[in-house]
Amino acid sequence: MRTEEKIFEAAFRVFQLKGFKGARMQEIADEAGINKAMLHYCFKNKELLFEAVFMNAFGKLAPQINEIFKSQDSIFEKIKKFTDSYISFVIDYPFLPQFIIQEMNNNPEFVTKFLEKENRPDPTKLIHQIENEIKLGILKPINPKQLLIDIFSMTVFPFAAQALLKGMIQVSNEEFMQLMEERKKYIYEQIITSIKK
Amino acid sequence: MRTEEKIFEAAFRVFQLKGFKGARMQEIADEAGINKAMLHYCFKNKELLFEAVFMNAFGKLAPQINEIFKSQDSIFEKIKKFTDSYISFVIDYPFLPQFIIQEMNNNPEFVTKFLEKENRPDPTKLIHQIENEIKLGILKPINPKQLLIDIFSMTVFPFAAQALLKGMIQVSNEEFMQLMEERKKYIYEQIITSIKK
DNA sequence: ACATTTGTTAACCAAATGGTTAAACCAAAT
DNA sequence: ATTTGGTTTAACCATTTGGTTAACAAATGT
Repeated sequence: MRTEEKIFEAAFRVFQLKGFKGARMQEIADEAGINKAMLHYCFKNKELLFEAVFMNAFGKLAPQINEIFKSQDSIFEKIKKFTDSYISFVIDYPFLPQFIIQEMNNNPEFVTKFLEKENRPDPTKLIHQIENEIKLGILKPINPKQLLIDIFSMTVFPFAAQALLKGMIQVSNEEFMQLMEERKKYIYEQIITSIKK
Repeated sequence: MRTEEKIFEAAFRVFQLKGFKGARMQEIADEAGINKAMLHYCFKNKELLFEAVFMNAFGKLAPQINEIFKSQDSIFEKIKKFTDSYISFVIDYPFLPQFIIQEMNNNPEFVTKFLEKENRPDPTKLIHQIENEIKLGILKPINPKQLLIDIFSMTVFPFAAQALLKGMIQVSNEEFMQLMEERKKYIYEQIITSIKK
């Protein structure tokens, strides 16, 4: 179904840029190069179209996150893999993080709705692992949740707050992406240094 | 002007929660306990009301940020003061960061508009200072911009991605705020450990 | 060949929404 | 007491917006 895809991709772009409330069905139709009625023919209504887009967006990110939560690697290895693969991925979808965060904040019910899914990112195993490696004396005694927050903060924030950051530290889009490229390795080194005993 | 304040505070709450596009003038009027026409009497239109709120919001945060950019302290001291005072402040306005980031992303023109102000946060001095302390051998050789991004990421992200984080690591609002309280000291220690030579 | 389902459109509709108007209210000045 | 100025409201208006309808075209099955 060619048309359905065109709509979906148009919706993906528009929703990502304008958010749910800001997006206009007409704009999505124009972007897809079809009549507005087609939107409702293919995707009942705005909510459902948005939900499809949002779940797809989250579905793209979840595997990246789950990797770090589920794999058998050591903490160090996990952090290395995560920062690298997450940033690599997000460089290709630079507006995904802010989109997901924004809509989660604006529609808190999404959070619960999403946590009901089976493959939801669940950090409990990782947290146990951290606690264990602390006991073993591999890591300094820190709050595992804080470390988790660190990892996400360092990787996700620059993309989520892109506009503000670019403006504040005065870098072009190219320089910014260059910084992010450099950041893959950088984050890993910083975090390891700060938690290794 | 009692009414004007009531409107402003109502708008502050509603805009923060729903964003510019999501906020309804009627809702702001209800929240302020006045007639919708009063909004337009006091603040011409939605854009102007929003701009007042947004600039005020940013105006509250800017001093916190400028402190770290302008003071004469050492890097270590700056980071300590910043994380502590920023988080303390934001605990009282937990939705400010996401609000500012969201609207900056949705209205990129705000960024340029804001960068024109005189008291805009300007990190060049801090960056020079970092470069200098690296030369002096106090800090490891790192990219100063990365360090800057780290500091913001670690402090701001948890608030900006509040809904997602709370859901993912499964903490109540109280536990979350407790984590943030703990985080004031934690961030400082982590960063120092990772950059001190 | 023909009927039926599927895809597509232009025109239309009702509700929501930002914004306006004209009248009422009310305190202070005259 | 009356005027006058700002303040407040109810009712109204124009536009936008999500959504529908009915007609039409294009496949698709028989």
